[in-house]
Amino acid sequence: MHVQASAKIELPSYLPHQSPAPVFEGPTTPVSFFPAGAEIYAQGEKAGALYQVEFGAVRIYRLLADGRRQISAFHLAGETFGFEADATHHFFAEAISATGVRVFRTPCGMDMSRQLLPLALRGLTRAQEHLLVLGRQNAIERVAAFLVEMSERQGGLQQVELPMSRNDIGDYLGLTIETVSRVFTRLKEKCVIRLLSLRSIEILKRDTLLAMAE
Amino acid sequence: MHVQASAKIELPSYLPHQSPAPVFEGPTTPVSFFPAGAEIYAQGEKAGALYQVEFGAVRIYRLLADGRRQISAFHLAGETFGFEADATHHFFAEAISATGVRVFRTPCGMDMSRQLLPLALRGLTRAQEHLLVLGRQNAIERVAAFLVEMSERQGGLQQVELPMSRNDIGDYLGLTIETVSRVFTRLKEKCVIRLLSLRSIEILKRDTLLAMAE
DNA sequence: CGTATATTTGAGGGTAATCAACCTATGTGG
DNA sequence: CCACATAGGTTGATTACCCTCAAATATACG
Repeated sequence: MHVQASAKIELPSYLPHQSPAPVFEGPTTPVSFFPAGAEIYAQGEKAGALYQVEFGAVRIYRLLADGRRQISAFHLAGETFGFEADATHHFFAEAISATGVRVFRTPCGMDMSRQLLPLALRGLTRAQEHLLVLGRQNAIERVAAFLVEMSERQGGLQQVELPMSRNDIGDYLGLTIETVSRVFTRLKEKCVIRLLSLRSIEILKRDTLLAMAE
Repeated sequence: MHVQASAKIELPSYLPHQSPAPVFEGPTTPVSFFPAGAEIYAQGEKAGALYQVEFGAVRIYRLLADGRRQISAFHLAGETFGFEADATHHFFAEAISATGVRVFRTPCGMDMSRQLLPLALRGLTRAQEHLLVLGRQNAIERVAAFLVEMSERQGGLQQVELPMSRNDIGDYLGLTIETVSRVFTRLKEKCVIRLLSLRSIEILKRDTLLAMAE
């Protein structure tokens, strides 16, 4: 549900000047269904296909030998994921909730660069911005940044749906679930947010939240 | 000095099957020189050009309002940087030491997707792997991972040149310079590394270092 | 050789992790 | 409909790691 501003977005000259939100054409691929927690692909597997979220949500993550997990990205409805620099997946992809995914197996020899580059660049920017959060922000700032990000990705509405668990949020922000929970409590106490349910929050003071996220 | 394995690298079908290390053709652009610390571009500036490091090294970073800095990437000789998802730079780029940079202003209308996608994907993978370091690894693991990364990017040799200061390393790893310095000392005490000079280390126990980096 | 900068080392404190207990939703079967 | 089980979430006490502040040492440079 990525709201694309209707205003023209200026692009660097090396990008193709066409539809900014590429839609993959060709014979309509059937939508694969993944129940909550199901693996879409695993690290080390052969890569090649592209995936577009139809509904639900996906987490992309990596594991350390001792089980520590870092979620590098969440993908919501409409977003594309699965591209890799070589023929091997370097990350795991799992359905967070019941999720429908359209799988595109690009025919060999077909060049998808024009469609993929903008997506790859957006992913790169997002990852680099996330580096700032993980490297230099404290717990409150991280959670605030996360809530702002999720809100903006859902159209900037007051009410934000969080399809992922506190555990997922922690592993995305480099925090433990206890710390995430404590920060949520503090934000509630300060009346910055309100919990409609466990997975649904309302932003009461957007400005404060933005200031917290720096 | 990125050593490209001569063995064929398998690529996903959506990537163009041609030279894996794209070289930009056309009229040879002159090399711009930047002394140590000079700004190559700033956040908020208009983007559009591409940059290839001829010699020296470059840091890409972002700042928080209070001055905290996160370096998202270092670029060494031979590497390309500067591409953005839209017409604005989201990061700063500075020369670390005396640096030569070839600037490519792609003619308007020209589509560089085929050449850029592999670079963007490699950058994306690198950024995502760095997220794991910042989100889930402790100080020793971070420094070990950094040294391994720098070693591999310089051909896997024992001797590794570190063109950047401790400050830069800290801002890349999400640590303070004091912590970086202390970890270096500990690694020296354990005879895992040896300092040939401040900016040049020798890896004595690669296996131990790899194990530390997980 | 002297100054400025970078790095190392030391002492103390704060933030978030860890360990542990409790609470709350959700779902199942009686 | 309620009792219960279970997973997910919250709260509390303590600890550990890294940051901050401060000083000493090493290195680079005019």
